[in-house]
Formats: sequence, C-alpha cells, structure tokens
Amino acid sequence: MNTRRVTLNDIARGCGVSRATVSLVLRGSPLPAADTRAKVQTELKKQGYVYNRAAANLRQRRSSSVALVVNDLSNPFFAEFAAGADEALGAAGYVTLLGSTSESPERQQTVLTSLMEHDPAGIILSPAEGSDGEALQQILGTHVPVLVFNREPTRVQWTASHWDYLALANRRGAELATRHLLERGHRRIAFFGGHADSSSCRERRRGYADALAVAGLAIEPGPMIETAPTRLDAAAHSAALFAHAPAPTAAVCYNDAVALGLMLGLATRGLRAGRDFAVTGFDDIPEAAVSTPPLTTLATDPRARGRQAATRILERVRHPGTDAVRGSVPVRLIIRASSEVTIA
Amino acid sequence: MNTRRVTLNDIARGCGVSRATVSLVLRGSPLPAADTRAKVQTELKKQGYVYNRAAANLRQRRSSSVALVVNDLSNPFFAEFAAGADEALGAAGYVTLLGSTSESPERQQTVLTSLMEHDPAGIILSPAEGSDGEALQQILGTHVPVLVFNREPTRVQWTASHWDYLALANRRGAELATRHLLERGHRRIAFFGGHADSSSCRERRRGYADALAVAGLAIEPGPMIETAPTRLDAAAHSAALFAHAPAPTAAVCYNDAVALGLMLGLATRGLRAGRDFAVTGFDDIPEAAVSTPPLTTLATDPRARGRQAATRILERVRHPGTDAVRGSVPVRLIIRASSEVTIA
DNA sequence: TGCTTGACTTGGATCGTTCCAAAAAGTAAT
DNA sequence: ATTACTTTTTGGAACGATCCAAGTCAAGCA
Repeated sequence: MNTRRVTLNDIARGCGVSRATVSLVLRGSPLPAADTRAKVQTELKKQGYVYNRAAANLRQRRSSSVALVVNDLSNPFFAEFAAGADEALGAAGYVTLLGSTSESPERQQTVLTSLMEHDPAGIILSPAEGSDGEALQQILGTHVPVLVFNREPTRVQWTASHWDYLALANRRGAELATRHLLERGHRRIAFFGGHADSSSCRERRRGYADALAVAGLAIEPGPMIETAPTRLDAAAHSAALFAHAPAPTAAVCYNDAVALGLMLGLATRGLRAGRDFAVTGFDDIPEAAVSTPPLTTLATDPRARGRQAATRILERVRHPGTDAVRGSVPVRLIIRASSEVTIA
Repeated sequence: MNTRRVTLNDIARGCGVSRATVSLVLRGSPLPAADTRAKVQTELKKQGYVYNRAAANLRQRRSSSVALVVNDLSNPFFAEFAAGADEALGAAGYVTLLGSTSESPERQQTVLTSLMEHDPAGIILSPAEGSDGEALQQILGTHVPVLVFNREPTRVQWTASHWDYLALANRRGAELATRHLLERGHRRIAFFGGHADSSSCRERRRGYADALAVAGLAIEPGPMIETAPTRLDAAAHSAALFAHAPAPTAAVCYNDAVALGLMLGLATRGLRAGRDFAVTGFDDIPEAAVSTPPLTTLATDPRARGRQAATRILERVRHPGTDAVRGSVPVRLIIRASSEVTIA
C-alpha cells in the first residue's frame, strides 16, 4: 500500500537497458531486437509496471480523455446515453471524465472548470436547463472541441463557435405522434407537460402545432399545461386537461414520464388510457413497453445516441479544422395500446 | 482552435515575473506581494490561462481523480449511485473517471486496466457478475485504495487485501420483508427471481430463509425460481410459482424490477397483486411508488449510497494505513398496497 | 557604514514519459 | 584493417507544473 510506483527507469535499471528502449518496447515499436524486447517484457511483468498515461500525455501534448457532462444522470434516458458514450469512448482508447450537473447552471460552470483542468480531448455536453452560452464559451475557450447534445443553451453564437450540435428530431417526432392521433379520428388533442423554457419542449410543441395546423385544427386546451418532466408532477396536473368542456380526447405528452403520470391521473378520474383517452409519450423508456396499457411513444435509442455523440466528438478531435455540424437524429413512432382508442 | 495552450511560463513572461511566482499566486499563497499578485491575476485572465492539473499531479505525485466502475449504468439503481458518487467526489475537488462494464468480467478487466493508467487516487468498484477476485487483484495491485460495492467477487483474499467493502443489508432486508408477510398471515411464501450466482441474491434468499425458519415454515415452492433481474424475464417465469398446489400466497422478490414483472405475470393469470397475492420488492426504484398497485419494497437510497462510497474512498485516500472496513448499510421497509392482502 | 532581518522572488531540479540526434554495435564488402 | 552500411541502443532535452534552497532588496539598527 505504500511502495513507490514502478517507473520506466526502474524497469530499465532492472534489465540493464536504457529508459528509451523500454519505452520503445512498451509501445510495440519494431526497432528493439527480439531478445531485448523479451528481456524487457519479463521485467515489466516481474515488477508489475503500470503505464502512466498522464506523463505520456504531458510529453505528447495530447489527451486521452473525453469529458461527458450530463444534466441528469438519474434520468434513464441520460444514464443510457452515458453508458453508450462511455462504451464507444472506451473502445477508442479514451477514458470518460464524468460530470453531472443536476440541472444547475452554476454547478455546471464549476464542473466544467474542474474538467477543463484535466485537459480533455473533447467535451460532450448536455447542458443544464437555462445554461448561458456565453458563460459556457468563457469557460470552454476555443481550444477544445465541444459537442452540445439535446438542448441549446441561450445566447450561443453558433456562427462564431465551432461547437457541434446533436439533437433529437423533436419537432418531427411530436408531429408524427400528433398525426397518428389524427388518423385515429381524434380532433381535440392536447399537448401535455414539460417546461416551456426547455428547448426540447418548445420544439415538440411546435411539431404538435404543425400537425394540427395542417389538419386545420385548434390547439387544445389553449395555453400549454406545464409540469416538471416527472411522473408525479404530471399526475398532479392532469386535472387541468379537463378544466374546460369539451375536454380533449387525446394528449401528446412531452415525454414518457409525463405520459405515465398522466395515465395515473386519468385512472384516478376513472378513465383508462387506450380505452377512454389516447396518450402518446416520447423517449421509449423501458417501462413504456410494459406499462398498463403499453405506451405509444417515440423511440430515440439513447444508448445509440451516446455512441453517436462519442463517435462524432472523436471525429472532431481527429479533424479539428472542419466545419461544425448541426445534426438531428430521426425518431421512430412505436404504436402501442395507449393510443388504441379511436373516435368515430 | 489551434493555438498552443497557455502555460505558467507564458504568464510569467507576459508580466515579467518568474514561473514560481505565478505558481504561488495561482495557489493562493500569502507570499507574493499584493501588487505582484494583482499583476499576475490580470495577466492570467488576459491570456485565458487554464490550469493543467495533470502536470501538477505528476510533480506532486498525487492524483485528483477517482475511478467509478459500475456493472450496469442503465440500471436506475446504479445511475443514481453514480450520480451520488460523482456529486460527493466533485465537491471534494476530485474528478470522476467513469467506467461501465455491462456485467462483463472481460470488459471489466480492460476498463480497469485503462483506468489504472490514469492513476486514480482510489477506485469505487461495483463488480460485474462473476468477477474473479484474483484477476482484479492482479490488475489493481496494492497501491490504490479500492472500495468494493454491492457484490463480492469470487476468490478474494479479503484478509490479505486492504479493500473496503460496502453492501446493502441484503439479508436483513429480505428478512424484514418476509416477516412483514408473515405478520399479514401468509404461510406459503416464495422467494422469486434473481440469479443464484449473484451474491446479493444469495444473501437476500438467506434472509428470507431466516425469517421462515424462525416461524417454523418451509421454503416455497422448494427450489429457487431463477430469472434475469428484469421485468420481462420475471414476467415470463411467473407461471413457475403456480406449478405445484397448494400455490404460495405471497412472494418476496429479488428486486423491484422482478416484482413489477411478477405483478404483470399475475395480471395475465387474472390475479391482482395486493388483492389476490402479496408481493414485495427490493430497491425502491422511483416506479415502485407509482405502479399499480404501489409496491412494498426496501428503500436503499442509492444516491446516498453513492455519496457514502465516495466519502469512504476519500477517507481511505487520506489515511491509507488504517484497516479495511466491511460495512453494510441499513435498508428501510416501505409498506405499500402490493402487500395489502391478508390471510385469515 | 556595515550587518541583520524580514518580505519577496527566483533558477534549477524534478515528476514519468516521449522525441531526437547521435553513438554504438554488428555485417559485408573492399 | 578500413570503409560503408544497417540495425539497435542511448543520453539528454522536452512537456507544464511544484518544490526548495538560495537569491535580491529595502528597512532597521548599532
């Protein structure tokens, strides 16, 4: 527990060659003679040598880590995302520096500052709600590639910055869900839940409005019903849907958690989703498939998104010159029983 | 995007002092004169200096990161755990090196090797199922403090190693749940789900057996019914509970996911948990409170566990000499409707 | 004036690697 | 034995910080 760490010098001394030779062996260079290589390798094993990547990185002026900063790890969507990103980064020989911000922009500043001191090769950032782009740019500087995921900070000079941006096709997805409900004959369709100041929520609501506009219908029940993006808060606010007659017959929910909460809320009013009222979600979290009734939703495959984000930031690390990419990833409508009810 | 990183030397040159002085200012030493300090500080800001912790750590022969290796990040329990650990580590000025192993011992070896090269101050490890203690010891060596969480690897020389161990009070928890069912009058109680080769599962089953033994009752329905610790697999195996008459009237489930799966399985047989059959879970995942019916379970507060693990490993980093600690954290029985049914 | 004191400041060595130019060792032909 | 190679090995200078012993300089005092 207390002996000094074994270094290249120890190995070199141990088998009578120079530090440089050991280094060559270590990195699999073809230069060292076969018997030298063998001698060194047994010595490495014998002394239990552990490579010190920090020292190597210092000399080589490059980094072997990528920072992954998420706004809410306890959200299964982001947990899966993180797992996918870590998987892809690890496969590419990078190590993941984790930071979680709990949706606090202040904590996010602290976390990013600390991570920057570890000189990450790149940063994958899913910003906390209400993040200020200028503050972020201040901290992140212009040396490190950044991939912004899922949400847009306010006041970002996208034209000036070289940040990549990757988001779900929120607008398109909500439009798909709404069209699906329209096809089942619903005419009074509400958009339910989420915070109006979250960009993903605004986009989803826009997609919903798009579909209604094409069908020549009005937004129900007028002003948006805001909730925290959680089951509990959604359940608590579900009564607001029925405040004015005629009540809607279907709701496009901000995400699955909200949809599951709404289904609970419906149950307490004696309504059953899929029979008396149609509900759609967003994300396709694992519970969506096994809830009662199973939830119609939009699959986003967060683990694949994590891998995608990792792949893209590594691409950017390798080619820093190229233009920033703004991408949106397609989502897939998964039709289940919660939207089964049709209106004559 | 391509300019060199700003170093202490640049700052020193920029304001006509020595590197050492800048370093003193940076670390808030009282030595530098007030006006020197001010001069340096404006220069730091002007050039946009970013501290290079790797270089500092190299010189100081210490580390400012802790590795966190979990077996399954997509499991909400571990996601919360990771969030809690990261929170506490961050607050102490450490950065979290994330590794996720997807329950694969091979991947775990790779991940740990890679993390070790980054010289973490300590390691929090929730081992993949089937981890081999000797292989782990081989990689981790004896220099770095390790806290094993939640599961015991096979073949660990606990007496020889200085690893700390932190686990839930699995045995005690399952015993509590079983006693609770006994108090409600149940006499034929099964233990349902989980893998027999997972140590947490074996412990829970032992607690269950303890309670039955005290009551002088037999284990139902004899051999353990094994399932993957997921909803789907549990639902698929639930019929096995009713293979022999008389069937059990209650089940202590390996965890919440299994319990929720079992409730689904019961539903397909026309049985309702809490009315026709009593069910308990383990973990108190967020859904447990809002399922239908709400699930009686054991609260473990994974976020607090994460903080606790972080606190302990940091304690160990500060005092490497002290003896290893084997700790178990208490769990709390949360009684909800799923176990409401009483037997006359 | 010289000498001590205290408040600041500094150059050089160091951490564990990699890079590089050049030395050493081996081989073959003259 | 000398030259002209090729193959292998090597010492020393980086990388960007910290530590430490020693330096400067003005004030204070005899």
